[in-house]
Amino acid sequence: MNKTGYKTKQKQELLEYLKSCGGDHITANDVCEHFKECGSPIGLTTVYRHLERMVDDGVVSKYIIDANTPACFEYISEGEHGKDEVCFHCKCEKCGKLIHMHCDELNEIKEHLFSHHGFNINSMRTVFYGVCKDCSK
Amino acid sequence: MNKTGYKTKQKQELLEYLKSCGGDHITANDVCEHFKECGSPIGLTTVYRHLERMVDDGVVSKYIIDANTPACFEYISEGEHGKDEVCFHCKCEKCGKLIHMHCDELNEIKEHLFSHHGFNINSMRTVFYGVCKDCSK
DNA sequence: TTGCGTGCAAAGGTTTTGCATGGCA
DNA sequence: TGCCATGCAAAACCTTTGCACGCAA
Repeated sequence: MNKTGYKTKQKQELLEYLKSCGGDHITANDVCEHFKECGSPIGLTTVYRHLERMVDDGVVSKYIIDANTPACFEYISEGEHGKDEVCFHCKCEKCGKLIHMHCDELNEIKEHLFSHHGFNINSMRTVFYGVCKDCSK
Repeated sequence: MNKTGYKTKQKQELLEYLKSCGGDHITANDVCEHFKECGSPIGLTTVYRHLERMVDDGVVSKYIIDANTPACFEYISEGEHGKDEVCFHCKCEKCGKLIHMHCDELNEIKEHLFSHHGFNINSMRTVFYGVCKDCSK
């Protein structure tokens, strides 16, 4: 959790924009395009660097859909930063919908993986891929 | 499930090799290197094309670890073709190790997600990120 | 003033495509 | 013979790196 660093215009604008996107998943390129249209462009490199840091800081989640699909990013709402409470994400492979899932049962998975397998899961980065309710009809 | 196509030398050798690798995860490049060393090289393009088809046919699983890491492939043993794969994967964020996990408890996750959340998880594509036993010491 | 932040250009690496040749049926 | 398979080279693509310049503290 390294949240140090200078407070730059780009950094603030980027964070603001991510927040405004709510639960939407957007790519680095989307971000870049947005600021280009806004008239205050931010370099793609800078976008990538900030997003990477934010992911490390647990402020943003990163989702990799496929090798030839750009990675998606999503701002994590205030109350959930760095908390122990597990929030898993489910990504629908068909419609692309991203589902936030709070569930005690899923918390047990975390517990089980740790106590029985010694694996300390990072729920911030882990995404369950599959087909959602609506799409499996 | 389109298993038609000509029976070529490359196709047969590739399938044979994949089977011989058991549960190991190998990349398209690994496959290519193997055949180069064997003295009967297969073009990387051909490897990709066959692997892609095999994934579509449900004979091979494809795992995407990260955007900048080559995709891993794994032959699915005879009895499990077309079945819902029950093997989850854990990726250590520190050492990069990929751990195969066969576990009944994890199967229950799949069941739970489906019955309580209507989400049909694709365990072939889902990877748990976190820190492994050795690295958390 | 110090050292991080920025962004262009270029590199890096995986996967796909174009196209001419070769092989199966 | 007809059509698919093969594989080289090149393209396409996302992401990272090098480097010089700019800006926060």
